[in-house]
Amino acid sequence: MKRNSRLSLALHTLGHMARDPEQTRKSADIAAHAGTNPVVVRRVLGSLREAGLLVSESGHAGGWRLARAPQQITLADVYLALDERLVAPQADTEEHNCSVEHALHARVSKVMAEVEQTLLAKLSETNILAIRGSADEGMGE
Amino acid sequence: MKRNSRLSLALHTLGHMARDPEQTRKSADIAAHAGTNPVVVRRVLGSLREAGLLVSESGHAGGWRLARAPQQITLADVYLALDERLVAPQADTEEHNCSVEHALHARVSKVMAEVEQTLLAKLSETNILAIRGSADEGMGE
DNA sequence: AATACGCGCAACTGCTACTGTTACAAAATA
DNA sequence: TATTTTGTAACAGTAGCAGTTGCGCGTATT
Repeated sequence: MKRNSRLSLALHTLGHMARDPEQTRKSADIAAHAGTNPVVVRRVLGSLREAGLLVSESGHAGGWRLARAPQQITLADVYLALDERLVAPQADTEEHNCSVEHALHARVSKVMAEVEQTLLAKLSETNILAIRGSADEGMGE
Repeated sequence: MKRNSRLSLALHTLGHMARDPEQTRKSADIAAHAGTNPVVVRRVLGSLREAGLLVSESGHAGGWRLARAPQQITLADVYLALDERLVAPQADTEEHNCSVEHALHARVSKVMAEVEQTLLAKLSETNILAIRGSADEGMGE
């Protein structure tokens, strides 16, 4: 994967957390399960913490935990927390030299904005309990 | 831009072509107008030719032309011709080791497929006449 | 036939973004 | 105090893409 690796890692981890919200997990264990590096895990989960989805603690009994009930965390929350946007939107500081560019930008950005809203609406319909799987394996649960 | 540069170049060029479908344009002129390189133009427009949207000819009076009426070329045609996909979809040859990954992939890919369809539907509603601008400037028209 | 013109294509060079890795400081606990 | 775990900065490796150069091929002009 390329663009979705952060999102995948985040959702995968949240899926496991949704099973056992009380358990505190350390980044090393999460990384081992996901086949990546603890620092990468901290980077990604750090974004989720900034968005208020997770809490982290240092020290002996430290690690990562859900900041609220799994029912109250949707896929849209995660998507927004990671700043993933389908259409690279923001600061469109480009000069539109000719009228074709004007018309083009107007049409395309309108469509993209609508699609982005559609995506967010669909992602909002699913919370992370829905992706917690069923069997009992993984990360010591 | 990053991911949209090919799409922008393609649509920009088609917008101009929609104004004067008879005129044949050479890649050097198109590149000069778009602020890029003739080879880049040929690469991008080459994809549109493979999709049957454009024709190109060598030699003295050679260059690029629309393969059919501008009313019959929609933004969706261009999007598909360039193989742009919102969700990197195709060969999903990844091992889904745990049930969370299963559930996650199922949910996310379903949402993404639906959004992709939404996008294509919206893009299909606009043909390249709509992005041809209005004023008379650019590329010698 | 010879020449000029424009596309087709391959190869190479930066540039950018991202993941992975190492190293170290800060916080919390035994 | 010593240990554990996060937080963060710095750097290497990788992949994708735009840009560039060079050359071959087809086509129109002369």
